[in-house]
Amino acid sequence: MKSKIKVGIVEDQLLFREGIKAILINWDIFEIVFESADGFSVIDKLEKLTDLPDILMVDLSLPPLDKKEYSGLHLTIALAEKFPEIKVLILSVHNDENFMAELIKNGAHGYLVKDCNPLEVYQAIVAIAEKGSYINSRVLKAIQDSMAKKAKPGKKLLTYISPREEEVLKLTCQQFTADEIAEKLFISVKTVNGHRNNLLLKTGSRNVTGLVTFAIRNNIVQL
Amino acid sequence: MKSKIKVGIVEDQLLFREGIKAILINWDIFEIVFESADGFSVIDKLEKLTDLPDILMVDLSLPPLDKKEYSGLHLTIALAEKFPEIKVLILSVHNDENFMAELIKNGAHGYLVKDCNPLEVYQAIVAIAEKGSYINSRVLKAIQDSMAKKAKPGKKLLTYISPREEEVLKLTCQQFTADEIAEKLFISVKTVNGHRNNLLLKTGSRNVTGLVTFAIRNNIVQL
DNA sequence: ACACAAACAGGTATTTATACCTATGCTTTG
DNA sequence: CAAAGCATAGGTATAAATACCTGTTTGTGT
Repeated sequence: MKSKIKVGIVEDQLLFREGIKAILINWDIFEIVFESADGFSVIDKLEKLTDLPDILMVDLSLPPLDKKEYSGLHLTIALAEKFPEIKVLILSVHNDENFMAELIKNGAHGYLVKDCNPLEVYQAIVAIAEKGSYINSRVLKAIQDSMAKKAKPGKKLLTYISPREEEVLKLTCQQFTADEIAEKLFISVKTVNGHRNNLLLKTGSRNVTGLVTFAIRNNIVQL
Repeated sequence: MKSKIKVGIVEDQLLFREGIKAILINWDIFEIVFESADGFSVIDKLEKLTDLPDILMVDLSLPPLDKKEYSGLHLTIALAEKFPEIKVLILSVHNDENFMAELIKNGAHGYLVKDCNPLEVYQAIVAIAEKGSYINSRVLKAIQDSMAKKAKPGKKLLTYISPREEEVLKLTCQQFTADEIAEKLFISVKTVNGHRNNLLLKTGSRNVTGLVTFAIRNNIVQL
């Protein structure tokens, strides 16, 4: 008999975490060796662990602790660096195509939307354990689309939001005008508008309302 | 021995639904007699059911089917009318105080935030079954605050968004300008701006970004 | 029948946001 | 070193949103 697949779960919503555990228990090939309610402490906790998980299921929309940035994407990047042997399976409520590709590019081995069924969870984990990755057709398409965008030389591709742009975006979502943001960041209004224009381009939005939904979707701001 | 508490679950995310079921199974006083992935069909399904649930757990953020409006709030109102004997326990990811009060006012018997722990789920269901309601301190405070707002005579209270305002709000969130909304709704731009002004007042927002977050928070639009 | 709120429409004025440009100093990366 | 992206700042225009008003019609509830 093969040894069990060691699974870790990083998910802030306790109810959901318990739910996943309860589902995984149905198959006795899984063993839950690690749990965390936030992304912030995961690396530290893993370093103290002797029995590392083979696969870590990570919620994309982890809440930020204090002012620290620690979304599922940040954690994925950190894991790829410090624990490359651990495979990352992303769990997300959203269905953002750009973000799927972004995550896979940054070291995630699979992407599951939270409205999938338990069987798909099973399949995803087994596929990652055996073949190293689980890419369903939807995610595959997202990656291809993302590639296609980059292939086009003319169109400025979304290299994703720069730190400064993210600051402007956050303040914009908090109902601050460009003038107020300029004051807060000690920069010119022109610069703020420049950042906003770049944001509109990068996110493909027409106006600030698009920026707000983008920010919420991608967990740049929390509700 | 007392008879089991019959529980129904209305939740679109299968994984979460399975999770809740898995948790409830831990206590043998619960019996799951009903399940639905959408709010739209719940009333119909219940009418065909002989063994009605005592308590229905309803996800607040149910996705709308087609153009039909069927959020947790709509379902709660419909249930209160057609099946007043079924107690409604709301499950929500958000923590919006106004919405809590609104739901309780419209017939919900309890409100649980999704990041609560399994024990609280147990307590909530048992409390509703035995005492008819489960109001924790946070929800209680929300109701009190909501009451307090209404007590103030001067301040225009949020009588909540009128249907037309909601239409304008939705289109605004979809990045349409006032002109475009006017065209779509066959009304004057002036009227659209009037609705927008009212929305700003009612929601206490400074600009459209505030409207978008309000709409998302209150599930008027989905992500 | 009256009060009230919603939906509608209009006006004026100001403030913000957006669309296009250019341009420079500074990193990072190939 | 060259190329690229970032952050900065500026200009010129127009489009859009917001802050104030006034008013009519219609339907609903008391």
